[in-house]
Amino acid sequence: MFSIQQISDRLLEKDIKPSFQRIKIYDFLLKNNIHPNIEMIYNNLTKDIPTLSKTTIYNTLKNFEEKGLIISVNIDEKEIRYDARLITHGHFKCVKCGEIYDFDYNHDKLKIKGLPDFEIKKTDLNIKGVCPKCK
Amino acid sequence: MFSIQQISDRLLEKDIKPSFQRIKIYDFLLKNNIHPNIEMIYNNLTKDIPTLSKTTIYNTLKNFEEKGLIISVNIDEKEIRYDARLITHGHFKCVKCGEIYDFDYNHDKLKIKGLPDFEIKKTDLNIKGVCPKCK
DNA sequence: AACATAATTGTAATGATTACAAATTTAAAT
DNA sequence: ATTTAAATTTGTAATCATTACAATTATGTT
Ligand SMILES: [Mn+2]
Ligand SMILES: [Mn+2]
Ligand SMILES: [Zn+2]
Ligand SMILES: [Zn+2]
Repeated sequence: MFSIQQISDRLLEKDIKPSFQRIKIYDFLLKNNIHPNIEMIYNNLTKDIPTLSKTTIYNTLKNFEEKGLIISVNIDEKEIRYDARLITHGHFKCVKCGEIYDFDYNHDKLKIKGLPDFEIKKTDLNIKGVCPKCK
Repeated sequence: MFSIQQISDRLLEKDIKPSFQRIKIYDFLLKNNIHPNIEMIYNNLTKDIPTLSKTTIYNTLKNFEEKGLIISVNIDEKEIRYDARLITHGHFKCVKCGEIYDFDYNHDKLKIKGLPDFEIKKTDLNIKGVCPKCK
């Protein structure tokens, strides 16, 4: 899927030194498109890295986002979820099972009115509802 | 602006008994389109209602949202903001001053792809950036 | 090796939200 | 009007994600 070399290179592209923990965390995000929260990342990686600290995950993800390597998804009021998929897309959260789904939308046709002279840094389209599995 | 009678009626329309606290909280949201958090509401209303409890505000806002009287705005990772404006609109949060601005967009032209059989309950368009005042 | 710098870790603090039970208010019944 | 029941409000304690901070460990350089 993704070699350690590939992952290291992508980290370096964003001026992030490819430490063992950073590689593992980014690798997890790339391989699991589940928009995990800190807990999910921790529980999965702690098998391989028993010494891993949650603080490291928090710091790493903040660093990743600042450098533009990943995005944070704030569709959940309770916790921040993370996503390594950088192509513009929206997020759907099922209020029953809590799962977060990706979806595409016609972002190029989106017309924002009334924000002249506003500098836009991030646009999020978040939808809540019930997924087919839960209906 | 809004008479107590008008506010009571709108609460009753949504099957919410117009208690003194509920009227005051809804009145505050109607008169102050600032997307306040709990703290802002508490600090403002506690002048008039010294006995007001934050728990009441939490319960009331949850009740309001469930009944469809207001919406919650989750653009802020830290806290929930509240809005009595029910017309479809987006929210812009300035990352410098923290202020949240309303904006309109062509919601009717928005095409969601890849969510067949998903039941949509709430659509949020959230933008982050820097407002003119902070540039 | 000795030193400086960066990264990681563990623990404590923060702060918004929720749980819960007691107190108060409101409405209904007698 | 008094009593009773139900709804609402309140205060306090608990929860839980996130952050602050200092100590430890790893990495790189002379
Ligand atoms: Mn995604
Ligand atoms: Mn608004
Ligand atoms: Zn579901
Ligand atoms: Zn601003």
